[in-house]
Amino acid sequence: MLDERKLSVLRAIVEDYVTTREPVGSKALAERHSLGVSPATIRNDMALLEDEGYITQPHTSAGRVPTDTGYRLFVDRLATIKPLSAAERRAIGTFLEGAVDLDDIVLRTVRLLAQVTGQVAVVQYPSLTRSQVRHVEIVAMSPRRLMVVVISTTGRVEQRVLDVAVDLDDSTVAELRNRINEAVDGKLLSEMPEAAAAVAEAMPAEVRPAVAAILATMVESLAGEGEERVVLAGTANLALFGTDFPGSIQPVLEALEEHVILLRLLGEATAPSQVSVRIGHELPVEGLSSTSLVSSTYGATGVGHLGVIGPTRMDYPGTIGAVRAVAQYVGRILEESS
Amino acid sequence: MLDERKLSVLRAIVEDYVTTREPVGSKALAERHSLGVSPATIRNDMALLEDEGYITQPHTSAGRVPTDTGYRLFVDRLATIKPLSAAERRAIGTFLEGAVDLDDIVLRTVRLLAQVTGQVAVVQYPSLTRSQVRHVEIVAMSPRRLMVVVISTTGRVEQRVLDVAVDLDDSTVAELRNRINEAVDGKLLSEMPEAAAAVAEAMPAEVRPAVAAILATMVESLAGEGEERVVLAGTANLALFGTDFPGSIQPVLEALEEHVILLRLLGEATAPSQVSVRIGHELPVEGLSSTSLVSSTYGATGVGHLGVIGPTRMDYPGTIGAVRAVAQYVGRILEESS
DNA sequence: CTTGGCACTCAGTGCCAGGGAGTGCCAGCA
DNA sequence: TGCTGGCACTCCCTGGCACTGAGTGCCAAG
Repeated sequence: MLDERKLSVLRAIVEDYVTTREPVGSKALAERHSLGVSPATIRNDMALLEDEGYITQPHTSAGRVPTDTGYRLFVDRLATIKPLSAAERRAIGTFLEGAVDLDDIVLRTVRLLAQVTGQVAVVQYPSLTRSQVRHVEIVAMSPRRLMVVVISTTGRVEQRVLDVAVDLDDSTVAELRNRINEAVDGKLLSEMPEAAAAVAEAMPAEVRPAVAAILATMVESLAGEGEERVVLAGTANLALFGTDFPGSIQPVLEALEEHVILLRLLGEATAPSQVSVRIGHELPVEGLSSTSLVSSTYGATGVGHLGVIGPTRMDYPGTIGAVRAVAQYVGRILEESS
Repeated sequence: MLDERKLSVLRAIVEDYVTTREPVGSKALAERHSLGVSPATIRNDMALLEDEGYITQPHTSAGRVPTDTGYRLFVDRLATIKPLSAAERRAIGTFLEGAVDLDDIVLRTVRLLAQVTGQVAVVQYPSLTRSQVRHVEIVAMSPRRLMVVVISTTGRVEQRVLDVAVDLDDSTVAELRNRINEAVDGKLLSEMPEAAAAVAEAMPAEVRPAVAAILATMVESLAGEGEERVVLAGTANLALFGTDFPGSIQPVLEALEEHVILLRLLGEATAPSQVSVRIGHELPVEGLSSTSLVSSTYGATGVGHLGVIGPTRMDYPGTIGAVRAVAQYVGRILEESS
């Protein structure tokens, strides 16, 4: 149905439209690309591509513009991902090396990504549920009030204060701390429930219910969804693409403020450790229907997600390359610092 | 120099311009406001107001528009702050009551403020340096690695892990913890340096240098500037005012991403527990030269700042009223929950 | 000091014609 | 069957032009 040449035409249309920002016509296409055929032939191909829904024309006497499905085909079958230049890679490396703690790593990453791609960057903090536990600290602040602090290998530190129904003396707390650390050290946080249950079993009967309650609260509050965080950068870049959005960038900005939604979108990305691209209406969010999301997991265990949001008319090969490279570097940095 | 009527004319110009978004002329002014004089007289007054720099005309045959100094005069001498309606106050109250923890309070506050004013809201987390210390916890994670956790009365919890040069046994740590808590309980974090010094004095000589070092690091890292945080909401509202900004909202968005700058601006506000207004070029930030910042401290000890950023052509009376009201409510909520 | 009158300026609008880019269709050719 | 050149057609965009209306500054009179 679509022979080689028609695909080349589609590729050429996408590439030209991305760079010129203007509907591209048959003549210009024949000139700029060496397709070996005349404009008239290209016109025929374009008519067919339009029938198939890959391109469309804004008005009768204008050139063609790719549709969402056109971009999809381009990304899936036509694009060859641009690897970053050596200089770019070096710049990324040195920029990220300088980070002093986790907050700094995330901040630097998101700014870097925004700057490299010239679009809006989104970085999720390393997810606790996929992190390994490095250390658990339990402190009795008063007889019935405990503070639990969990430190992950990615450097995140989370604490909770919780009240318990029975008095726990210092030695019990100390024992609990030791047992918990022994049980969970190096485990994923998502494996903590079982480990916690085993710990509760081993404790003296009279405190067992209390201990179980503590552990339950702890696991639940630490592994809960509420703990996921994202950071944005480069929203100002949206204003530069103002003309790419029908009407206004207002709905886009609104959607970006809903971090919960962003987290969901990032989480929906398909294959781990591979760059996922979601184009226009493929994103199940009203305000983002004229944007695309290029995202990836990072870290060995897919501990977090990062990505870039921009107009559907974006430089997919370049963006994919950048996202992939940054994700790799961040993963490496996180491992080194753990 | 400026008699009563000229001031009334200025007030009328500001009010009309804010609502209509269009340069206002002498005739329209005479019709819409009962100034008791003819358009010709108003024209004379306007010419004078223009000489004095309070208003300006975009082009020869257009109406007048207030300048930054015009708004300044309006805010200082002409505006009567709109108190919020009873219904609005109730809505604010109930919306904020539902918050479960500090993060939630801040998030709700910033969204509320953005929604009520229809502009960009900025809320600073309660500053640690102005918070009182509720509890300090020191935990030996390993012989030479301590974790210090400080909990403030505003509900903020901050922790640091630090390495020390000498081994500290458990009893020393316990003693240190007790002494520190005794010394700093209820004090402002900014008063901690002296308290810490006293504690160090009282410790056994052999650990004194180590203890002093610990305390210094602790105070410094907790009270450092890096710990201040701000949260934004309503950036999408900027797009609605797109026409108010010369060229693009891009520089504004850029400035808003620099949280350090926002913190500085909030901190520069003059009188505590009073609403501060900074108009256009009064803000020492390039990108914000066509915006105004209406801000206030909140909490009894002025523990944090919050504010609203919008185009210089904003409804100052309404915005000031909203900021004041929200600041009061947040202060109250924080006290209740402490 | 205020007022009405008057001439002047100038942004904004509607209209129209011309240019240009692009398309679809068709007939001819390999 | 598929490619090509030619041709008529569509429609956006631009620039010129006249017109309108809001608004101003100035002046002479009350």
